[in-house]
Amino acid sequence: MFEREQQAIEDQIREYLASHSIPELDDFHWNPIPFAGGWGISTPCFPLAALEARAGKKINVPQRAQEIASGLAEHLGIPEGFSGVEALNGYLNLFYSSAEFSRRVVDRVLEEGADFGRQAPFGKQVMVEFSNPNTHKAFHVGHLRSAILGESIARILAFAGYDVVRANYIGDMGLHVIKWLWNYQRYHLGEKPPADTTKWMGDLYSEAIKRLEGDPELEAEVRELYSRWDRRDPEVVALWEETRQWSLDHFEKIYQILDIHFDRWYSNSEMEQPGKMVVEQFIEEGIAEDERPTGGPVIVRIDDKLGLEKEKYRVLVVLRSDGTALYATEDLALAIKKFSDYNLYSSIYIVDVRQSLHFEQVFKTLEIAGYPWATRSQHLPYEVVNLPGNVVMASRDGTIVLLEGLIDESQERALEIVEEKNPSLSDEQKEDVARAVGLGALKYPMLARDNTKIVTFDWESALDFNGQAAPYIQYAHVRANSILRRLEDPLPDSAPIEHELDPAEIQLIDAISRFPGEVQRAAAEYKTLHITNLTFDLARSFNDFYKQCPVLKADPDIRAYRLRLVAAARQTIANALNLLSILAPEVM
RNA sequence: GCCCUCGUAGCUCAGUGGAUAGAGCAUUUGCUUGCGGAGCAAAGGGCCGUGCGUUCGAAUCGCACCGAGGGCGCCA
Repeated sequence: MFEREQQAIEDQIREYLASHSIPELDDFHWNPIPFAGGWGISTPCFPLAALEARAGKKINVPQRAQEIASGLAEHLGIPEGFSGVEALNGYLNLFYSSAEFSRRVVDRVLEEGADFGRQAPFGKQVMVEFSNPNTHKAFHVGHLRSAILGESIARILAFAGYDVVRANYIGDMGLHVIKWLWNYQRYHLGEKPPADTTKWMGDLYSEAIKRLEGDPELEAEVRELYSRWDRRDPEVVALWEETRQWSLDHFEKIYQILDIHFDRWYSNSEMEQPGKMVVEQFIEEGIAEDERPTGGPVIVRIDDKLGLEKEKYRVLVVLRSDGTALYATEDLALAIKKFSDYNLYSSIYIVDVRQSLHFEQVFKTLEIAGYPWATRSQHLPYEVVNLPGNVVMASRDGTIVLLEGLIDESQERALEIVEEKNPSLSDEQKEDVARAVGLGALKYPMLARDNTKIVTFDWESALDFNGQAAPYIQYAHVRANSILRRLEDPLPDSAPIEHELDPAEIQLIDAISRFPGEVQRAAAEYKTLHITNLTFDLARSFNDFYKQCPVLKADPDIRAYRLRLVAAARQTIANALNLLSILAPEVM
């Protein structure tokens, strides 16, 4: 947040280096001062000394680094906005003038409000494809990760200034759907979905799998059904449309509960025909090889096309030998469609890590075919959600935790706790709090670990609202709110800070000041983790401050400043939680 | 066989090549006078998988090995 000061210091350092003919460095690699109570920035002088050593001077690097640091400290004096400078262990440390810096941070937060941390739009459109549920299957906890991760990344990118298009690609056709339809038509025809649609649809799917296991005659029926679909047999299409809608209605309900939104819906059924046309075109252009005359599928030998000796991208099957479409067929068409529908700077696919090779193959094939934007399509892989004992959640095996049941359970549990902690709330308030807390507790663990880490779901920790979890952060927000609620007058105006800041105050301001930078970083790396980490830091700093520093009963000047600080903290926590699509309740 | 991840405290995980590797949970122990104790504070607990290298400096980068998981021609 203090780029201007940093820039001024860098200019002065360069000036000093030049006048002492010390070789110059491109990047000063500023870090926060790692000592408790030391609020400021620090840069190591080792790289400068190492450069000299490499140029042939016979020197001891750490010793020379300390010399340079001392020289710099002397040259800089105490720059504008800083309270002190020191050369220590080869580092140059610059301490912020706390009173001035903290006032600036608080003023800026209160001025910008809900926009604190937001970057101005810069005209780059990016599509984020996420969730991608399959119809005719259950919606379980595993699906929550893509949904919530995608929602949060979309919010972060938008906040960081991108023009975001949120896309959902529905898996509404494929072998799994045909198998489901076959089972329904043969054994359940006429049945309507019960109240818990998703469980019933999932059950019918695993039932289909069980019936088909090792029975070639039944498999033949499924293939027959698939070719009827391929001919668009009206009876099959009608059945598909009706049953598909059952799933879609249910998805809509879940997205509404989770506060997840989409701008554009695609489905793989609508990509079948365009996909087949793309494949035809690739065959004509010699990119794909048609092995159907000899009973094989249509393939793209990617490694061969690239002239690679070692196998890397291998072979992509783009059309089945019977001419029906695969996911790859449809993904080729979809990638093309996205860039023709929109003027995209990039196209991001938030899909689990098991499909990494698939996406590399699809994008590489499009690159070979000469689409200039192919390198701007990007797969963002995330690891799966497993059950304890590393048990994979699979619809076909029925080893799943249904999302709806989990949501109900977490809200019931949250409600019990609200009843206990805050019985004076109205029933309606309690319900609202339970919803905010229950959902937050479910979402947080999906966002707070790195994308490459497997999430292990277990009921106990999902319903544990203590410690490093959303309710802790929500509680900090509630406490801030409870102070400000008691304030009858408007918030005091900004004024110079006369009192010596408490370490707890400085820590809190530091956390607030880091928010805009962390938004940038999260957007650049597609990592919600940076936001959850900072948000937790904020909440912890606030709770510590709350304990250490009285606000309402403090001396008037201090009170005025602290009130503003509390308001700034509340605002930043709310902004951060919003990026995580976690609600910031007023009471709880 | 080839490719991709991961390996940090008892457990779950953070950790931009930089100073003394940090949280939460669990364990033990303190905090009633202050705005909400869903909180705060303290203690114990670490060959950062192993080895070699690069570097002034490695949990972080490179190579090899060990261990776990995932992927690899008509599933999605």
